[in-house]
Amino acid sequence: MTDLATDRDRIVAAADRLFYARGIQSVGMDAVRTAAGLPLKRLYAEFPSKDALMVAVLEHRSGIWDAGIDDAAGRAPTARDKLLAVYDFLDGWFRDDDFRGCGFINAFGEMGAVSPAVAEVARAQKESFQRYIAGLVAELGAPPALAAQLALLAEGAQTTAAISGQPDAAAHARAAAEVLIDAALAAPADTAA
Amino acid sequence: MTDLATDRDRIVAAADRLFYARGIQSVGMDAVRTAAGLPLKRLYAEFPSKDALMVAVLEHRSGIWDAGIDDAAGRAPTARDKLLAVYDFLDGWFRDDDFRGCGFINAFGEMGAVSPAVAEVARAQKESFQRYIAGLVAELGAPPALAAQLALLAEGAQTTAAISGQPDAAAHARAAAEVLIDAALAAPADTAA
DNA sequence: GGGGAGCGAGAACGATCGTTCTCGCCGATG
DNA sequence: CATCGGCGAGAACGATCGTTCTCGCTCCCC
Repeated sequence: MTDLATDRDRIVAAADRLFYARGIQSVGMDAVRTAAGLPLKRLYAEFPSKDALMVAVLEHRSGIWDAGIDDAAGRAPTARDKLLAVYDFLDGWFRDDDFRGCGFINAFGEMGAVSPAVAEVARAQKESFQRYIAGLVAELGAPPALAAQLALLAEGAQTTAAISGQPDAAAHARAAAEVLIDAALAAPADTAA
Repeated sequence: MTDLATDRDRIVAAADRLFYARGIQSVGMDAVRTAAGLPLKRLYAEFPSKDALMVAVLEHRSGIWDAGIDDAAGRAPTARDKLLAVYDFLDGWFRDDDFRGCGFINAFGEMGAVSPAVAEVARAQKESFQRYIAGLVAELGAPPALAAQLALLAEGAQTTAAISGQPDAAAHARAAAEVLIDAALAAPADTAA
């Protein structure tokens, strides 16, 4: 049973690396098998189809993201610092050599129209992130619209860092977030049309 | 010659529709041929490979984007209004029934690691957009960092509207942009560490 | 020790991909 | 009117995809 879980993990980890690095459709199941070092039969015993493997990979990646965010926020004392820690977390990630954008955005763009399951996992991950930000914004006593704005900055930073190759997108997002947070706290009650 | 140009345009338009709607690798050259209503031979006479067609499609899409932005900005009197018009333009786009995110982000995520040509066209388009924003920001007399921040909001709005399916991402981005612009104009000369 | 169940390794299958080739028709030219 | 070049339509090709099947070994139970 532990062996099965280990095999499963090895498959997911190998597929995640390959899918993220090359895109999903560019990676054949044979490449996943080779990278995982397991017979194809076991791979299909764990995942009935490539679609199921894609979903498992994205869910695994979602867990890694959550852990990274939680870890970064854990070292920050206040809600405001926790919010800003998100951008510091992004900054470190953007500087990874194999950074290639947000895996969920990439997967959605490639497979979203063709695989409803993939689209749904991506949507759920983005919603979960927005909820996380919204919680901190509420804790801060700022209006909910701020959460949507801060999330936009994080999303934009990911695509900009990926395509333009500028890791300082995280610093720009962080600076903008500071301004938005301060402005929201200064005038907490109204939204301009 | 005009006929050749027309055929080329029909191919690019058909491929653009299909690639954007379903993703690039999910669309075969045969589907493009059928949609364009042309023999496969002529398709390959115009574009030596699918990679070349992808590049042409993205360049075509880049022209459409530029025209849309220019049109929206043209109806705005001041630099500030032109900057905000970008988000109004996005708002209208997000409400299209067939909106499925930024074609360049999608193409980059799917093909960027596998086709350097696609990655380069996507990068060039994002750079061109950043330059456009930077020009308006300079005209406004605000520090250059504001341009990067405003671009992040636009990018983030596109992915959020696509994945979460919330067209109001444009309105959130616009509201945040107003705050950032006003703050930048109030204190134009320094950047916090 | 013998037999059978289970698993590793990889061949095989049908489908589909990007790309090329063949065939048959058409209009222009001497 | 006969001939020939060029183009439309689609078959064909090799490669590769996701998925399944076969073979042969090994390990466990009686």
